[in-house]
Amino acid sequence: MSTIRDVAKEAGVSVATVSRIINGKGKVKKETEDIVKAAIEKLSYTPNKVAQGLSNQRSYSIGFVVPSMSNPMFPEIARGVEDVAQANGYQVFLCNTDGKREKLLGYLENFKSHYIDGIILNSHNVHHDDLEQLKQHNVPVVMVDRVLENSETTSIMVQNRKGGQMATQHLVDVGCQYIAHIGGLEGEYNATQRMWGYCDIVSGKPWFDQTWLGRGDFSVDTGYRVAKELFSRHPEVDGIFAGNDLIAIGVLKAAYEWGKKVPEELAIVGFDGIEMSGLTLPPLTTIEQPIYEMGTLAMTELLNHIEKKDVTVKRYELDVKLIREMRTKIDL
Amino acid sequence: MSTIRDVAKEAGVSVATVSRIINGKGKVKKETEDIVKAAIEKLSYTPNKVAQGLSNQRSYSIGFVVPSMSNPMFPEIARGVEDVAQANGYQVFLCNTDGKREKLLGYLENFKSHYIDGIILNSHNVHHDDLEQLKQHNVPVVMVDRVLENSETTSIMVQNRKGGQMATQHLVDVGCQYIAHIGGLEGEYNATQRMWGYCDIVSGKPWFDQTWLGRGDFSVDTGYRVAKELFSRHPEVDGIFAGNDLIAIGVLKAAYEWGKKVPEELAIVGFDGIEMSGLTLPPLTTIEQPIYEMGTLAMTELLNHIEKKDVTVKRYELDVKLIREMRTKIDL
DNA sequence: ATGAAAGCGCTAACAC
DNA sequence: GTGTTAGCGCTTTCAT
Repeated sequence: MSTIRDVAKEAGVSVATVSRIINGKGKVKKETEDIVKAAIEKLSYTPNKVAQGLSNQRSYSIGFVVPSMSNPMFPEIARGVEDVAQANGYQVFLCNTDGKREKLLGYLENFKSHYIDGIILNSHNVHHDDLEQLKQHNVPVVMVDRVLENSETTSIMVQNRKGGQMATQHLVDVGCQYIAHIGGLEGEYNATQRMWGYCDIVSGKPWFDQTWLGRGDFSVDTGYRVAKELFSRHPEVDGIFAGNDLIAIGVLKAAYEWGKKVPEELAIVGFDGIEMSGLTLPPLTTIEQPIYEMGTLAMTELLNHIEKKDVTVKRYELDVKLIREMRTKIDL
Repeated sequence: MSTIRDVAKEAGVSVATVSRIINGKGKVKKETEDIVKAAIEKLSYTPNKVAQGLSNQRSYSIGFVVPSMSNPMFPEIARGVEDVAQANGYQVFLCNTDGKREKLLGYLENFKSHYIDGIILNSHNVHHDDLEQLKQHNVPVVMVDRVLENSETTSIMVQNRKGGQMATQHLVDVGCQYIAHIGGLEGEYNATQRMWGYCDIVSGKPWFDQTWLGRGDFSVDTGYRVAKELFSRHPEVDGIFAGNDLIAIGVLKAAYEWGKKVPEELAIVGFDGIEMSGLTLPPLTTIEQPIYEMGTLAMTELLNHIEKKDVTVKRYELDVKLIREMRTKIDL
């Protein structure tokens, strides 16, 4: 690896001049610029990022923290983040916390000692204190698919409540009489909003009470387990709004084993629109979120903060869309 | 952020002493060590990784290059890599090439200027020249789930050919008469080995010829598309060995639409054992690879090379296992 | 317009 | 045992 000094020597100028040319800062005579560029070419020189980082107190890299990789949502968001990052000369550290707060803390610590320029967060283990600390260290943060209420942090969300309503209303529209919901964990904003959306539609119904509400984490296993409980508690159930697609897949599996025909005897609506939800038999009706775009938007916003182009705190609520109707009223 | 100098001042010693203590090198009196540790504690000091990197010409981070994130194999391998990395104080740069050589080259370039300590590669875009260059730069490389033939690089593979044989033999065992194979791309070692495994079993059969062989990339779409072609070309097909689970899922979908009952009329065997393959209806029979372990092993080997504990080039061929038989001979 | 030199935070040879 | 100091490769004031 050749260094800036080698280039300077080769071109017969000082390192300062070379540095100016690399960074396009300061004035340099066109003539010397050409000479230097030729030298750079000749030595196939690339600036050392680590040294640049030390000098600039920044790294041109950002951290993207996700709670898991087994939900395909995250790889897809990550693609969005990376595409924008790469186009702007940034590297992405993809960090998987496996849902453990200690891992999150480890990453956060690591970020500091790496001059990380910014962080995109999606972890329910984040506390207000963490964000406060990050703010103190001047590290911009954007949350994606997750918010911490009352925190001054830009967040990229979708219309979870409206999505929940749409899903549930769709079940009503296709003729379901008894509609249950299997949602995510108690404290999670997304999960709760979606549940409220469900409640908005069914709370007036005479049959409705708490026993139509199931909860668990956003996993296939939850869907499978809770659906079975539900089938034995309420054999009359004929529609389920699942809090996400993984749950919906679990429900589908449970229905199959229970001998309930989908969608004829049991209609299911998921949430997310992950690729896998279209590959089941039958393909799942679901509320599609703009997953990839959430990633690109998050990174774009983060860049705005890092480069101080726009440091206002925003809360996005992106549109969602019902896709792949399994069944229409006509089928009945 | 406090620096090593701050700690030195606080403890009334020199920076060298602090450095020694941080790195556990050289001799220090137990007494001064305690004082320094107290100072470190008090200032909540963490060594600056960037500065360490510049000084040591290394970064304690490694790159893991994957061709895609939509095959759940990779997130799972990545988990294995990360767990071992983290346990040993290394950071992992997860890099997705999206199957594009230019992206791969970009990452490789980036690695150099980041003092990356080692690289785990899985990209069919890697050429011999790339490995040669890396070797010249003294960057250890381990390939996972992929090899470059005649290259002196440690690689972690599974028994692809044997797996192919097992899959195909299983189809024979459960009574299939006409067994097709839908495999991966021409140049891919894995795909080819699995295909040969298939050929090992069927090449003697009177009905067998090239028309029972389909190819495409390792995706659901390939499985779906090629299976349909196959159904119209050979309506008598009653067993398909898919080159990987994604293809198998595509086949399943095609079979469903074509009205072929699985597994009664068409038996399917996949390859990989990704979680998704167990969630289909019916769950797919498949050749399970130790995915997570491939990750841990790759990282362990890479560490051996980085830390020069063991620099011999090895070629692992891990065992595979047939799981989730859909159907047994008895069913017939 | 260009160069000299200090400094980013840390490590390691060398001196005591 | 411990301290001094010269780098690691780059950026950036401050001169010129």
